[in-house]
Amino acid sequence: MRAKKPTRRLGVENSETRAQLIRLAARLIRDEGCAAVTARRLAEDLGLKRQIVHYYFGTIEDLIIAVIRRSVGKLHERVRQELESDEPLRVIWQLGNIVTTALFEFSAMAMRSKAIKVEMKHYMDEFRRMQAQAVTRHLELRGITPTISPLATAFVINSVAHTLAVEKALDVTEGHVETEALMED
Amino acid sequence: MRAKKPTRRLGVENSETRAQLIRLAARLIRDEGCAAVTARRLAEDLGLKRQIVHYYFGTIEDLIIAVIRRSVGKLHERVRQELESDEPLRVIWQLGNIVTTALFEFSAMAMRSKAIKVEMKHYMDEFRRMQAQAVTRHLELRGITPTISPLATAFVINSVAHTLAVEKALDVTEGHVETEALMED
DNA sequence: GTCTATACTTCGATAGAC
DNA sequence: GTCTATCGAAGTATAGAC
Repeated sequence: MRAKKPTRRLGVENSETRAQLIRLAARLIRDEGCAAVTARRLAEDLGLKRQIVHYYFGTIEDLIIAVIRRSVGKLHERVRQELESDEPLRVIWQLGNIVTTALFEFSAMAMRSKAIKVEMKHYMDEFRRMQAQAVTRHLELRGITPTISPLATAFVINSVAHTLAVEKALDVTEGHVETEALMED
Repeated sequence: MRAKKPTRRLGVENSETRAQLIRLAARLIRDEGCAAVTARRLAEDLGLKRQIVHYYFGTIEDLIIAVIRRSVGKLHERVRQELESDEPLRVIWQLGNIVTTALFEFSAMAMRSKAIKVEMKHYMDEFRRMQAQAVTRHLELRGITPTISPLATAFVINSVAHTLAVEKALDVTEGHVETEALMED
């Protein structure tokens, strides 16, 4: 996509305005969905003109990818720290509830953009491996020999937490009480 | 939304063109995502002008809701039949893999539209109850006394099946083999 | 039932001035 | 670094002719 004419000017990576655009875009994706992320909306919320977005990012897709890198990078660091707690299983369970909205939107965008799909795949694979590691640690802490794959355990816990959160956002609650009770094993 | 001026003409419900528009929209949502559903695209694929869409539906949102009603209605009927098989658990497991893409897109739209959210909630609640019924029947067929809530069981199976399918669409496969093996219990 | 014509909005993007 | 100016494309929607 980005290999046509290098005549175009682009802002530097460590600009403050650039960072503000990324932060604002992340917030918009979380609160209003990816459709809210337009050059106009972003720039005017910062008191600037919409062309500034193309100065820093070239295309909107480039901006989205920058948002994903930042969001996932922050999450990654946070998970890494929290998994050192005494209850790593509970940590991955609660995490599934927190970042759901943004993750859902990222996934929706990845469905239709090859570049975003590649970006997301990389992080999701790694995230799952970290979760599996947490499961292993949980069992070791309690002296239990694992009977089922830690990867599968991580998958199921994360999947259920994620689905619960998405459905709550859609006001769907049928079976939630029962499922939440079940997961407290 | 729809209570301003009743001066506008609208096509009849049993029109063939109207049915074609709904079918085409359903296919577009499944194959290319909700962003592909525009009046222009729909009409021109049928060899008509884009204004025809507004003659039959007024707004695009009305069209989407018609698509949801039709899709879910068909699914509902299918599930009702298949759950009478000898392996109802396997049926709901496989079902999660099939309708995922459309369901994902509907959910994304529901996140940003009150009317669509209401429509989806209704069907998802009912769908879950049907699944729970399948779980109950599965256990009865085998003379097992349920130790965990059928609703929760249905939720977990459906959630994992759905997540697996979404991730496959995103080329994410970490832990899938392990999870699929686990679910074959 | 479908068309033409039209209005209005918003989008992404580029070139060049200051 | 941010602006003005401008482009072309696409979107939803309405009114009225045939």
